[in-house]
Amino acid sequence: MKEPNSPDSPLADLCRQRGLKLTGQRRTIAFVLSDSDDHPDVEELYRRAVEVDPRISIATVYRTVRLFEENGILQRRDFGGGRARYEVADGDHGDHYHLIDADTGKVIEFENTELDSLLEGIVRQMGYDLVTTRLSVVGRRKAKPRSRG
Amino acid sequence: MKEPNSPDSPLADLCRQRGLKLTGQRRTIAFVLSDSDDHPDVEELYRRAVEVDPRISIATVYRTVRLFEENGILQRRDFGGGRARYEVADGDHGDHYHLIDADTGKVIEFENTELDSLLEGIVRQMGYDLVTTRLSVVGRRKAKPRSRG
DNA sequence: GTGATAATGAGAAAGATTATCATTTGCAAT
DNA sequence: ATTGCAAATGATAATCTTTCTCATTATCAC
Repeated sequence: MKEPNSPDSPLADLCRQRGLKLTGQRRTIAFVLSDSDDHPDVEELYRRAVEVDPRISIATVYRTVRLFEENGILQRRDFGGGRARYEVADGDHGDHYHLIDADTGKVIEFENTELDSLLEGIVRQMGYDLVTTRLSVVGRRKAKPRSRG
Repeated sequence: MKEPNSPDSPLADLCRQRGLKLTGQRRTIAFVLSDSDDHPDVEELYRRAVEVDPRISIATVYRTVRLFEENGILQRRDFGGGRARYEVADGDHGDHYHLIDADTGKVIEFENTELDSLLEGIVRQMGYDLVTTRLSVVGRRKAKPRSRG
């Protein structure tokens, strides 16, 4: 038996708050997501979830990830490579953005309030309210400018 | 017979400049692309190409679009919906960006030099040279604020 | 605990893209 | 203009990601 207010993961709580049925599988996936600070694709999420509960199905991971996205719990990202990747949605604080290393494919997160408000302003001026920003800049590491040699 | 310097489409010329073999199919696809100012997916490109040359294969469209992207002639975009969409790559002038209407899915292009330089600066400060920017903001049309009706 | 309802698992199916391979074509040299 | 060869093409199979189906199982309100 578990105590009625067992401390679930932050995402599991969010799941409940949104009125979603909190099944064992969703609890597992929510836990895995709360535990991740990278941008896993569904395959990778499935791998991590199976370590917690081996009888979970990949179909359920797909379903749950979609459900969470529809409920604003997750955000889907596209970094190329053909599969969708997911990360926990930002809360109240501003969006964050991604810099992708052109050579290694590594994803580096960054925030910038000036960028936040510039985008907000641009969109407003076009007659829209900003809903989401999807920004990833691809960059190539600069060679350190040695004194020519 | 055609004169030696027959005026191909701008993209066909670009194709030649990059040292790519200029086949009939590539000429057709280049023409169709030069003629488009929207963001067609491969299926749509295929439809348009067939109107010019009915014996073109969709496999060739996929191949050509990939080839052009690898050679900086096209840019692949992801606006959601599961298929890649393409547009002619920007030349020297700054990048352009996309505003997506949350309700209709309509894609609206815009440019903003302040945004250009801000991004350039952010990326430089992180130790990278900017290669590409992928920015799409999703927005919802503002209800015109009538005097409370 | 019970029951209605929704979620799950396993695999089939769908949709988009890439690979295969025999045939055709572009293009450089003749 | 013709020839030869490497590369491109067409048609379709194969692959990859994601969604759907449906019988079984679990959740949550009572």
